[in-house]
Amino acid sequence: MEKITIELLAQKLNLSKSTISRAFRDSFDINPKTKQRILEAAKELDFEPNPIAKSLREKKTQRIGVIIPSFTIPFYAQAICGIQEIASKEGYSLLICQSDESYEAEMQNVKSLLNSRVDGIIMSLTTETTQYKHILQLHKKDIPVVLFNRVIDIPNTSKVLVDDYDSSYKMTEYLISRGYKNIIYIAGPKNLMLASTRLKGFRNAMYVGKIELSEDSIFYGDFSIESGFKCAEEILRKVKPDAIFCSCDNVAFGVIKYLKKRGVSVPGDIAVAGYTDEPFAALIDPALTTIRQPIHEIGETAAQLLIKKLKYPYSKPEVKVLPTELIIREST
Amino acid sequence: MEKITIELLAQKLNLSKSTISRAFRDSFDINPKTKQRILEAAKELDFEPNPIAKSLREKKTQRIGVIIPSFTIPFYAQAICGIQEIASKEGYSLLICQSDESYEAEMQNVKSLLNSRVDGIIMSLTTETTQYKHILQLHKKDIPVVLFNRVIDIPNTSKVLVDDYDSSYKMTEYLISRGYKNIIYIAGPKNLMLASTRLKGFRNAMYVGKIELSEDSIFYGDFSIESGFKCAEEILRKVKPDAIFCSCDNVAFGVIKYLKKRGVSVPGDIAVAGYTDEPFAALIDPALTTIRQPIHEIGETAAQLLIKKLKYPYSKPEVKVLPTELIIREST
DNA sequence: CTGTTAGCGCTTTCAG
DNA sequence: CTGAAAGCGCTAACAG
Repeated sequence: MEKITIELLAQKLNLSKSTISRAFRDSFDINPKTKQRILEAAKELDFEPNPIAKSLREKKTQRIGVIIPSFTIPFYAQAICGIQEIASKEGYSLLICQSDESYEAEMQNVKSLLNSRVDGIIMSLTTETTQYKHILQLHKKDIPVVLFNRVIDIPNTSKVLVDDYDSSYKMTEYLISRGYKNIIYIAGPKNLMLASTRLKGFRNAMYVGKIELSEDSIFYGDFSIESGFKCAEEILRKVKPDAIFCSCDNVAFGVIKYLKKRGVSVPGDIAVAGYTDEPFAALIDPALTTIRQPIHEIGETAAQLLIKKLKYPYSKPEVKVLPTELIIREST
Repeated sequence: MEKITIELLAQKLNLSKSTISRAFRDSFDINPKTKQRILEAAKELDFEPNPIAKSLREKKTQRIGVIIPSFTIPFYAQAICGIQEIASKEGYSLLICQSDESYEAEMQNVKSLLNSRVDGIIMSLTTETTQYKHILQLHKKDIPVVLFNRVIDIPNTSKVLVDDYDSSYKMTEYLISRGYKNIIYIAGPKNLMLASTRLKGFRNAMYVGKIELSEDSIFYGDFSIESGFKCAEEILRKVKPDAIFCSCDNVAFGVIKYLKKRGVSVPGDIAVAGYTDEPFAALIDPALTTIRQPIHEIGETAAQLLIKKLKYPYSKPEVKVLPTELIIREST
């Protein structure tokens, strides 16, 4: 099969390459009739300009790199859907990498995306990430970056967050209103902004609710089911709570799993609340009380922010905070 | 920052472009010392050859397209991990599309991957797909294709499957051995090979187990939780089973959800079995008896098959069948 | 409005 | 073993 190019099309239509090229861009510098003639011929021959050649010439790839901790965390699967939707609408394709919760891998990913010449990067950090040389390096190379969800405080960088303080506060307030007094909080990794913000929301709600809070009531985990399982074990060994507020659904799943194993009734003996509203939160028994984040929208927003920056390189970095919703189910 | 290219490096080292180029390929047509000198200088200057230019020249992109029904199906998230692992080890990057169970979108995806000049495509079909013009079109353009999991019978195409007949047979046999007599089967979409193969396994096991099987005992769903929910509703209206074997975990989740809602005890009144072993199968209450598929390995195998075909274009298409495992939990 | 020309950064003959 | 030159398919001045 003869490979068809702009040059060939030009010959067939007795025009020059440049004119053909113009027809395929938003150039108004072309006779509408000629343009139409070209577009029709192209459709007939099933021709589309070679994006590789275009990339080489323009030094733009129309490709966005995405770095997430893992595909298999449903939150990220959904977020990617949101990113994808906006990206493909705007003519960008996605190059997705997993950091697998390793800072090392995260840096490696940045490098490989850079080598793949992506136009910009959207990322959610690992639980290990505390430094941000790799992000600054991107700034220096003029590759726009948008951080979402798992974010650390890097100056001059766009971010998409949810209102973690508020939602954590709301949940705590709700738990208190249900009469729970001995509330344990399982916090996330200390390096992440979301973890400290959520913890702050919890603390303040306890303070306002006039419930004394000992530091022994705060445990730390990461975002895994196993971590929840282990925390629950530790909690039962040390204290006798009537409620456990986990700063992540997965952790809540792990906690419930352990409590069930030990024959502790949820919410009869101990209430459990989560954060994220993963798809399975509603399915599990008892259905999990949690905070719903607009996951899809988070992805969309991140993509929008990045593309905006790509189109207008001099626009200022933005921080978007999206609202959350308290979802009350059976576990509390 | 000065953009560094092969040309620049050549100047600095007082060599020609071609020599530099040679150093970065497997060319043995170069003095080892020169090569080393070049590689060192490159590392120092943080230079890597521009893959876009390389693609343009070689008409290869080192990119693999992947089309899956949805990111948010955990099965596919895991499969992609497997694909990714092999791909990146072999120097390929991934372009992932979702068909969202729409044949229309699937064809659109093929088109857009083609336009992105991927070297090959790995795909799992939608529940709607019955035709395969789009795949033949890929054959014609010499773009290798590997189908996995959801496959239809397309000649001359590599496929990665699990032993659906056998696993379905095993599960049915197991249910019979547990004393269940009135077993309902919820089959998958009729267009897919896996659905008919699984159904066949069920049928034969029932036959061998000497349990009479009426056509009213077979229901049809797709792969969604909702579909399971609806099927369960219909089943309870029509028949009084003691076990329901769902050809997909999601459907089983939906079934259990409905049964719980109606106060039917699982497995007390009705046993439920699934197929896939999604991560949540173990977490749900009661934990689901199911068939474990080597998901990660399925992805790896698909990628290996494709890359092999990419390296040796004249190699024959292959069909790989991977083994499964019966996982017995509480739901039966 | 259209054509000409000169590259983008790399690989690949073909000579030496 | 190394270099010179042509060209992959496209865009972007510049001239008309």
